[in-house]
Amino acid sequence: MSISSRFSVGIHILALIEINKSGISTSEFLAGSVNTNPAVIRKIIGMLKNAKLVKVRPGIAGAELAKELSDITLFDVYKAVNVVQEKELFTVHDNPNPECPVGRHIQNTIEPIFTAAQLAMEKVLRSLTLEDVVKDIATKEKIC
Amino acid sequence: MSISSRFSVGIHILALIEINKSGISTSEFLAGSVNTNPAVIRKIIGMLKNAKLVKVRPGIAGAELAKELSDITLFDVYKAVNVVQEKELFTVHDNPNPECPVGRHIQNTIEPIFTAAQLAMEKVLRSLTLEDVVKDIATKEKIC
DNA sequence: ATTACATGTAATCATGATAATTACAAGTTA
DNA sequence: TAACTTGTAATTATCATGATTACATGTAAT
Repeated sequence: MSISSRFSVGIHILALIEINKSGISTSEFLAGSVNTNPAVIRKIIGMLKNAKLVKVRPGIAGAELAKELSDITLFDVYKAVNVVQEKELFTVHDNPNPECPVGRHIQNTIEPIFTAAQLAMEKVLRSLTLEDVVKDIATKEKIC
Repeated sequence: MSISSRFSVGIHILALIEINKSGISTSEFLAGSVNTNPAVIRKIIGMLKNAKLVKVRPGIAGAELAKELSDITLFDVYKAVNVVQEKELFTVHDNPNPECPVGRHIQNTIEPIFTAAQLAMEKVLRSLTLEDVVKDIATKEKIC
């Protein structure tokens, strides 16, 4: 299993909107960079819009960031594109046998552990912003 | 997306083998506690065996732990049941456009971030052993 | 107002993973 | 030999993903 690429595509989209801020970032333009279908981009942009990370309007070409780059964490993007639900990174099997000591308690024992692991992962995402991403891209671009 | 329940089932199996150590833990017995099909249990036990966490032999009823409880971390189980590959918790979209500054660098920029997030999650799993799980179950059992 | 073009969104499709189930070969013990 | 177990493959239903097509809706320029 793997977390949907909607997350990496969401980051790509936002970074490109920023880098292309002097131009107009249509879904077709963004799709050309991501290398996918414009409808896929519009779907993801719709999610970013619901999360108030981006401004887009029907009929008007182009998407813009709704916040400062440094105010958008990767966790914000992650939540926006809905790739992992709260406490559901891991699946705990359901209906274990309540007649058995292990079956009776396994869910309650495991759940906080899985939640802690998920939160540790998400903490890393909270610690980074799109500004970090864009700066890194800019650095790599200079070197090349 | 969610990580396969093979992981929680694997933990369940190992904990139950320990708690039932005076008895014989056949795949049918374990399946009764997990509440699934014995063939599912045998599949997972096969993975735990490959990882040398468990001893089982064809034709001979029952599985036994191959290590001390405190020597089996949840990370060991997680790797054994193969639920997430190294560096592949997240998916990075492929074939971004190399003609675009963002498309050109996004993969190299994102990859270490995703890896760091995954490692943070896995660090939590490394910090806990089956002994912790079994002790927690025992405590809960006393309270009830 | 008509034309051209953009976004929003639903429907369809192929693909791949999961988990349950069935079936049976092969090993073990009484 | 009979009864039982593990090992494993094949089949199935279900679900998420991502690509694609289609079209309604919205905007702007002429």
